[in-house]
Amino acid sequence: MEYNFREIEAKWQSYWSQNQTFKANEKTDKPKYYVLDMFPYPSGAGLHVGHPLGYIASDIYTRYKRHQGFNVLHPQGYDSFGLPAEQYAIQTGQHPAITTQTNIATYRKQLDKIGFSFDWSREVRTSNPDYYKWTQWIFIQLFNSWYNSASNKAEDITTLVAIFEKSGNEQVRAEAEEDIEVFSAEAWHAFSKEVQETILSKYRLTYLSDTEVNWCPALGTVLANDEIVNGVSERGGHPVVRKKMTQWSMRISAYSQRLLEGLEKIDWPQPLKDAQTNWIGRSQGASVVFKVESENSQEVVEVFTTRPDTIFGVTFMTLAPEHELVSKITTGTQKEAVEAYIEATAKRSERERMADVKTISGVFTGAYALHPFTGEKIPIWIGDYVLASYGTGAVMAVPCGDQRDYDFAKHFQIDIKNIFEGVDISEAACEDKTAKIANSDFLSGLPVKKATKLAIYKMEQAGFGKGKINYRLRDAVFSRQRYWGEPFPVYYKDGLPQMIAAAHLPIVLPEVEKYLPTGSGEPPLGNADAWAWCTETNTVVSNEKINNETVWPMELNTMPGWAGSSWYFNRYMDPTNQGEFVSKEAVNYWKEIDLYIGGSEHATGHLLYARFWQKFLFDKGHLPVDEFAKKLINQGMILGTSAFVYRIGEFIAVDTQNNSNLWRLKNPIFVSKGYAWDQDSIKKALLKSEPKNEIQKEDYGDFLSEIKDFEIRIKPVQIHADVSLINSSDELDIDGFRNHEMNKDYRNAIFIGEKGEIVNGVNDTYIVGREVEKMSKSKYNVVNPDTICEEYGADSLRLFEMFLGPLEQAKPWKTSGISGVYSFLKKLWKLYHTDATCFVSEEKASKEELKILHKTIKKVQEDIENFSFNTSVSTFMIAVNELSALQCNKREILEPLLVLISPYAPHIAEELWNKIGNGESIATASFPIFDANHLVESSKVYPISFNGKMRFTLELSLDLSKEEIEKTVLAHEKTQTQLEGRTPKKVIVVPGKIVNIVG
RNA sequence: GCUGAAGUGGUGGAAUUGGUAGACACGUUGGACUUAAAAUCCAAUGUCCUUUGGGACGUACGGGUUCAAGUCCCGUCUUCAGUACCA
Repeated sequence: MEYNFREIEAKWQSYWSQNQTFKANEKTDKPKYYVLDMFPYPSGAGLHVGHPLGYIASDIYTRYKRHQGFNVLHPQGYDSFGLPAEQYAIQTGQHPAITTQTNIATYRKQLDKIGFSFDWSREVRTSNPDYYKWTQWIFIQLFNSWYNSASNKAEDITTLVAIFEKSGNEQVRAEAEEDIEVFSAEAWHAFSKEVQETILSKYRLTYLSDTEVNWCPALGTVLANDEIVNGVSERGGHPVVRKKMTQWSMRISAYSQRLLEGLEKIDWPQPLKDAQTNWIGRSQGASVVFKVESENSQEVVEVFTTRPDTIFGVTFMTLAPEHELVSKITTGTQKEAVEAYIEATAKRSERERMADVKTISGVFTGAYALHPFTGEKIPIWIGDYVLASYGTGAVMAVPCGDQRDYDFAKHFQIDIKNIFEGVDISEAACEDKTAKIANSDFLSGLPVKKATKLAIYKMEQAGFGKGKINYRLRDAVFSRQRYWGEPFPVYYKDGLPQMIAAAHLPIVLPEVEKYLPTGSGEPPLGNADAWAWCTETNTVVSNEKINNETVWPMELNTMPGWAGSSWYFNRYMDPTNQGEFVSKEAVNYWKEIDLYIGGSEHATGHLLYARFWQKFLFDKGHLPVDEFAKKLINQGMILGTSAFVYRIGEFIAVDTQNNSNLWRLKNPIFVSKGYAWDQDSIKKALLKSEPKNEIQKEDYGDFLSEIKDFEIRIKPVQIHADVSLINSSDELDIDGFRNHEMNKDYRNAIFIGEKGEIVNGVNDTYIVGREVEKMSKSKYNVVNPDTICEEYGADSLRLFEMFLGPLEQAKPWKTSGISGVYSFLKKLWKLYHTDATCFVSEEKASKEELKILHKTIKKVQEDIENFSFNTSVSTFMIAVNELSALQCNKREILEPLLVLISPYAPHIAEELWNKIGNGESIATASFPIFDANHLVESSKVYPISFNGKMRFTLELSLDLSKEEIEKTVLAHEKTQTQLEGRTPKKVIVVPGKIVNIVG
């Protein structure tokens, strides 16, 4: 009987779904385990083979854990709000809900074909009102909370108001805005409602503020930094401008320290932790206040420095051009120059400014600050190397200790004062942290650490500075001028935001005529006819009824993509709960994700925001743990092979030392007179001055052989070619093609003719080269899992994706390799069949057979626990090859073998399991137990090496002692041949491992 | 620049605590079966030298530690990813 994967896979997929085989249930004695994939955004393009990689890995682990006796929660859902559906809606008028629905259906169909063991009864969709009701609810909780530094957690805003009413804000320690003025209880009571609300918003964990944003007029929305490439929008290439807008922000900065500390207790990849650590950017130092020299004003410049110990080295100060003080302190004579400079820098985009690090620019304001210790006059400059968005937007410049200050000082001929003992600073600043401080009054002679401590102490005593920890992490902008997102549960009363009570949620996204901004530039929700809040009926009503007494305008922005994904993992625990976002009971049972698998591109986005919300909800007593995922694994990207078409003949040799502007290819190919060469061969030929016949030195000019380091580049005439189109030719298989005329390194090159036709052989005009890059529709290098399932089956796809290489690593996809795992499955199938029928014998297994089984159990179990899925696939292959050679058909061996394989290839495992007489699904079987007794050996084939080099092997009994082994080996004739009569100096014997003879 | 990861055959990749480098596959070559193809099976396959037996070299490069190094240490180079004037 044939291995008919189509029939088998369809059969078991419907069996699992009908029997709800993978439904998780809290009512059990089994220990819990929660495995989660980052849920997908259902794009119109559907899945490509890169997407399921992580899902396959997590599915294997899930199935393994079930075999181990765990109650496993393994759900899946969709991150279904987002820009692509909205863009599509703008172009076609199709409602994004419909597009989303269609895309989800496609995704589900594709996912089902691969045989995942998801508990679909728990599916969530972020765009579903039943779901985003709770996203809105969490937003309200954040609005109604502040961060109390004294208790080190978020608390209800009412506790803050109570303190204000009783004693004002002098005693309050909070993670809040920095510029809050001190007021008494009396003052608080005297404030108007508006003023009170303005003050409270400086404490709330989500708040409205005027934020400078990247505004893209053509798209009518704010863009995140990573959505902008070279100053234009990534999508469409439209210009982007800086613009101030009133936006909701999330006070994630309040959690900086805890987000940092939390990393220590979670098992996440180090690179990812490092990325978050850098993103949070904690730096310890001091804030120092410098008085501005002035007759009548009291202006001060506050700076942050990590090196307060270098305070006596300050010879000037630099402010960011945007610093608010600039206009106030600039003197009359310098006014013109300063204004011109500010105008010039404003014209340059932030990108340009960042890209151009080398150009030093700045201008003197004419004003001076006074050194807080010496009272010396310090010139105040402005310069764009100082960023307005970091620290205070001003620095105390210590040119002898900071290279940027040093360069600036040299450029403008400002004094450089050396405060380091015995260090030469004529060429560069001294950034060595072991240098002793000198020339610095009371700090002289001290090492950095002590000097820093003392400097801070003195500053605090004198009252112009204090120790401070600064974080790079900024509050996150939470408003988007888009349609397809969660609406805010907010209306505006007298200009002040009001939360709609939780009882009235969800606030459902209104229908609009068009999905673009309104004529007056309001977000798309401005197009809705019914988008006003009636406080009498507590319902959304028509805009016409707005009377500013009982009916009020609602918020027009929507929430960003990361809102829904910041807590979805908790919803899976209790997905249909109408009264709570998750019940206490469910969350106390499942607690957190035990294993989370997804891409590393979310390091500083989703994974940081989700940790923030988790900590917040934990603080408020809604969750039992403050980290949402114990262990996280980043699966590597599967890359596609793109075809590029190059014009041949147009090549150039480039001296790589001096050139970087020309087009650049990773694997340039050179073709001449019917031969294809890679650049290494050309280099070798030319540099050795031994050009082979086919290459004529004069073709390239003599200069080539003189340049030591050069590249040969071919100008591309077309960027991406559609591989499938090239593939469609029956004559050629890209992977298998070989032109005997060519250098064998380029067997993969194929050629296409002038009209685009494929030419078997070398064509004078074009050559197709290949490069490995990200899989994407626009690059014509996408491989669809459906076609793989159709042709080889889901089990083959699953095995192959794992077989490609280590899970975490990026790896190129090559469909041709799948035949290996496919024929493995056929071999496996054959192992359970005698002639045409499935048959297992009840005979006792031989020692040899048991050994094969148990070494396989051991290896596979270790591999799964180490997430080394690629190596267990080869272990299966070895086992099946060996058992086939023995013609093993014993149940004692073949039955446990199926359980080992079932996490990887569940369909074939179910089918054979069933055929050899098991009624229940293999998912309920327990994992075979490894018995070391079966692996006990009586002898070992020793490698015998001489001076560390293996020369021959010798089988010896493991009972032999060291001395006996040494004697036997030395007596061996081959040993004598190797020694050639010499006496060995030393013989190393490691019993059970190796023998090494030093001679 | 900084941070992190990684450099092993024609290709993807194996190699426990240092102990037979290249497992398992792909591809390629030769063979069997077949009218033919597909499928399947068998054999060979790191490079170089050698009539055979066999030998020399080999894990980016240069050193070092060790009886023994892909693995440990020092230095250099390259690639990829993230981040970027962070005071």
